[in-house]
Amino acid sequence: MGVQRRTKTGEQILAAFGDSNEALSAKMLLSRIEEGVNKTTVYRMLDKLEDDGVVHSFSGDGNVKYYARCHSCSDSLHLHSHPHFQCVSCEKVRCLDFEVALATPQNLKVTDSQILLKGQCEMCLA
Amino acid sequence: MGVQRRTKTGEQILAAFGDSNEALSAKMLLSRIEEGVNKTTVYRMLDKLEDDGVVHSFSGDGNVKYYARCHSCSDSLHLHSHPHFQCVSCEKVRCLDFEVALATPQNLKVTDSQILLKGQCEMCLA
DNA sequence: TTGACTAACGCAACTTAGTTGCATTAATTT
DNA sequence: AAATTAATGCAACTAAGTTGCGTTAGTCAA
Repeated sequence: MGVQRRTKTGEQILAAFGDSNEALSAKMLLSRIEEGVNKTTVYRMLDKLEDDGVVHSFSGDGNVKYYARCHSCSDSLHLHSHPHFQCVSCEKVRCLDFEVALATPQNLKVTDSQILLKGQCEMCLA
Repeated sequence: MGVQRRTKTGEQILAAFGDSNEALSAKMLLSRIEEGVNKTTVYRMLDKLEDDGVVHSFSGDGNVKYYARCHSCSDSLHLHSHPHFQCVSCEKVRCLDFEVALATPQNLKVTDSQILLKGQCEMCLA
């Protein structure tokens, strides 16, 4: 079940994401939320937001789960076939705003896909 | 630094992979190795094999690291732009034997990519 | 073949991400 | 304002992976 009530934690998490396409880990979120919110609460709220399709998640470097706002997906259809990019220098992770059409192999039924690109972002290259 | 000596652990790990394109987690490897090999030893050997380009790794479901033999890459060039597939029913993970050409976004320097597809494999669909 | 060198090993203790149970707090509804 | 229960905080836990250190065992040279 998703979010039922409007709470401080939910608002702070959404405020931390803002309108950007940046992806954040639970740890990064916790450090961005000024007031003392428990990590359990953050994990649970993220689960609910994901249930509601407000955020999506994927596995980044070091087997850490990252969360980002859903921008490109409609309410009914959640296709997260856009790549995610992680900068090895500044460690920032974000959604790239183009879709990738992957050939689905015969004999397999693909229901989900994750694409993670690693390298250096424009800030760190400059 | 990679593997320096020929040891029982190294041989057992490579034997566990065999010639297949199946990807295994450290936990799965430990259960496949009959004789008592310590998990630390397995993790360290996998690191060395990866250094040598004998295996490659990627993040699978549940933020668990999976390892697989390198088949498609040459000694000098390690491009792991083939997708990995994880079956949500039988949990098996494997390398798919085709390469994916990803458009590299401008302003970014991409040095590594990981593609994970999830769904049902041919065995579980039948 | 033996001895020296050190890579590889086993063990225990640790770190970090994420989860669970339970009692308490606070958002919503009547 | 009272009742209901979603959301929270805390502590304790799990699971993946790492680190330090003393021991074992490949490898190589004498």
